[in-house]
Amino acid sequence: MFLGNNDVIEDLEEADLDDPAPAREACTVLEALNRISGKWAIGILLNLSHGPVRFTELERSVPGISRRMLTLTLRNLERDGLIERTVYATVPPKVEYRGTEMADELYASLKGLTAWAERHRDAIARSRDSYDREQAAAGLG
Amino acid sequence: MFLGNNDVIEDLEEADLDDPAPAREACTVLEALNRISGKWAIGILLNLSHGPVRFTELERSVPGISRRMLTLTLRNLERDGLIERTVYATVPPKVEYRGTEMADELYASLKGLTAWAERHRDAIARSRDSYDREQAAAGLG
DNA sequence: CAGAATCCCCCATGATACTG
DNA sequence: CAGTATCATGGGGGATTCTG
Repeated sequence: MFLGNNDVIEDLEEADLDDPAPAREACTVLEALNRISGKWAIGILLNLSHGPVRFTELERSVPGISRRMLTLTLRNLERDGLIERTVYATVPPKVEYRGTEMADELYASLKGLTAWAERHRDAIARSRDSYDREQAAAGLG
Repeated sequence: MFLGNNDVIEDLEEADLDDPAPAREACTVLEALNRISGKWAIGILLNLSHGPVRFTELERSVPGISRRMLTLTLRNLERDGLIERTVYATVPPKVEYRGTEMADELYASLKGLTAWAERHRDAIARSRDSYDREQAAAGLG
C-alpha cells in the first residue's frame, strides 16, 4: 500500500504560512498511519497483542497472507520497534514474535477508530449506495 | 496506497474459530482505515475541517497533489459521506467542499493516533537507526 | 520450521492535454 | 474555475522455487 505523502515535511516551508496547521497535523497522523500501512500489518499486530506467536502460527491465523509478505511485514514492524523477534537455537528452529509496549499503546489509540467505524458503518454503506445510484441514473440520462 | 485486506470478512468463516477476535478487530479497524487510505485523503480532510473550501484552494493548500488525484480523492470521500460538494451555478463556476459531521468525529478519533505518533516519534527513529546499523554490520561480517 | 530469491502483474499515482 | 481523458510508470503484493 501507499499511504501518505512524506514530502509534506519539506513542502511545509514553501507552503502557505497563513495556516500551516492542517499540513502539520496531516504529517503527524501520517507518521502513525505509515507504521500500520500495508495490507497485513494490522492483522499481524493484533495477533501479537496477546502474547508471543510463532511464525507458522501467524501464517495460519492471518488468513490469506503469503509467506513472503508475512516475512516482509514482520521485518518492517521489527524495524519500527513495534514487535520483537526471538530466535531459539533448537532443531527444528523456533522463532517467536511479540508486540512491544509501543504496540500496546497503538492498539489503545486505534480503539477510537474502531468505535468510529462501528458507529458509522451503516451510514457509510447507505451513502455509497445512494451515490452509486445517482451516478448510474446520471449515466442513463 | 493499498491498505487492508477486505477478504477478511469472507475468510472469517473458514478461519480458526478458537480465537476470531483479532481477525474481527482487524476487520473493523480496516473499515476506518480504508476510508482514509490513499496518499491524499488525510491532507484533504484536514483542510476541510474548518469550513468550506473551493477546489482551487484545495489544490494550493495540499502541496504536491495533482488535479487528477484531487478530483479522484474528493469523489471517493464524497461517496463515503465524509464530505459534501456544493455547486454554485455562477460564471465562472464555483464548487465548495466541506467535511460532514462524520468527518468531524473521524478527526476526533484520529487525535489518539496523532498523540501516539508524537509520543513515540523519537523511539521509532532510534529503533530504525539501530536496526539498520545491525543489518549493515551483518552484511559486512 | 522459518525463511530468502526470483519473476510477474496490477493498480494507484503522475504527467500531460483538452473542455463546459 | 473545475473539472475529464488518455497514456505511462513504479512498487506493493502474489506465486513459485530453493535452503540452513
